[in-house]
Amino acid sequence: MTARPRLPARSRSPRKSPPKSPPRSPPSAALDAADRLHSAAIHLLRRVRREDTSAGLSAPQLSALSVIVFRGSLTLGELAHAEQVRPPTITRIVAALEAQGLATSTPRESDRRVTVVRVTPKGERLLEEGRRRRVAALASEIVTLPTRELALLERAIDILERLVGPRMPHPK
Amino acid sequence: MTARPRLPARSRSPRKSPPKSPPRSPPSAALDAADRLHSAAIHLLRRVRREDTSAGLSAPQLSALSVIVFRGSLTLGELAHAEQVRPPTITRIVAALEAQGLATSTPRESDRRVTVVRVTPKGERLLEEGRRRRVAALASEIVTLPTRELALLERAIDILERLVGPRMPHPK
DNA sequence: TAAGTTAGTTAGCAAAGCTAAACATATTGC
DNA sequence: GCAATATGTTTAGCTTTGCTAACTAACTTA
Repeated sequence: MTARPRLPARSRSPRKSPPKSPPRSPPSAALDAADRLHSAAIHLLRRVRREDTSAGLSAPQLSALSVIVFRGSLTLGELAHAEQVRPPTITRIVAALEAQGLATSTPRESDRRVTVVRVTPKGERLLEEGRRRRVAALASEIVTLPTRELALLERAIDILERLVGPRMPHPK
Repeated sequence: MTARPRLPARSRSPRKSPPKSPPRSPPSAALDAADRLHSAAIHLLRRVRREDTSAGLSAPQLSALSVIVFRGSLTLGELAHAEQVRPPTITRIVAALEAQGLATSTPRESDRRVTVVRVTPKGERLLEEGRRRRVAALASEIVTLPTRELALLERAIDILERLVGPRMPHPK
């Protein structure tokens, strides 16, 4: 029983159009979109996290590895910025990748304060395979979408990527 | 210096179309979309988490509260299912909401094993305000989108919502 | 060469997720 | 009517990710 008729439920809060009175509605549509997007992102990640276990790579690790591969090589600071996390966090993520032999980090010759991170062949291999396995469940659902919806979703993702990261060399 | 010309970078891994040789490309587009969506979701959440602090509600708490308000009242099990998390997790989230006076949970008369969760007036109030504040940063960026893109994004979100939850009272 | 700046690391904390095992309350079979 | 089983939630305890604050190492500058 997933959602029975249920009680009085006096509070049919507006998930979509707020039938409220508040005259203040500057970016109303944007707020609503942001809210739903936020919610969808939470659920999407929880969903993906479940199907996990395959590659042995956690979502943050996978994401970081993907950036490392994409950029070829970058410093910890750059990676932290790209991933939008604080230095301590990226230190730990990279340490985990290194421990698994997927990346290497070495001090830069010219300035030994900075640490340059690179992917290893093994990491590159695993990214190609693992990434796919990881999102397989999600992909298997996306694949059921009618062509038009898939196209629309793809365009929306382009927008999302622009919106959501300080990030990534807009792969166009 | 955010991304200088950088080194040789032999590994321009395919973030979009794999210029690879592998003839295997069953749901190639879907896999790619899933991958990018996954990545975007990670970044979106990290982004939102930062702007936090305002409402004092964490993302999971906010999400759960939103479902509680939407449904009027439900059991912990139903909420766990809607939120796609395990019972212990929802127990803790609801306990946090209760501690803040945003929700109540009481055993059901007819079957005291189940716990019925409801929102409090305070919770309802805070949801309306807090939710908005929370996603404000994201919304402020969405608001800069040209009308057409916003429309497109909205339609994509509809698709996403369908895709991503077993859940949610398909608000249609 | 001392003072300041910059890049990362260490320490320590909190939140969110999980599994396994324990409880508490129904329900059923005898 | 009571033992056995089933179901819904909680407790215990672990892991991962994220953060801030404080520290160290390495460069820069005066």
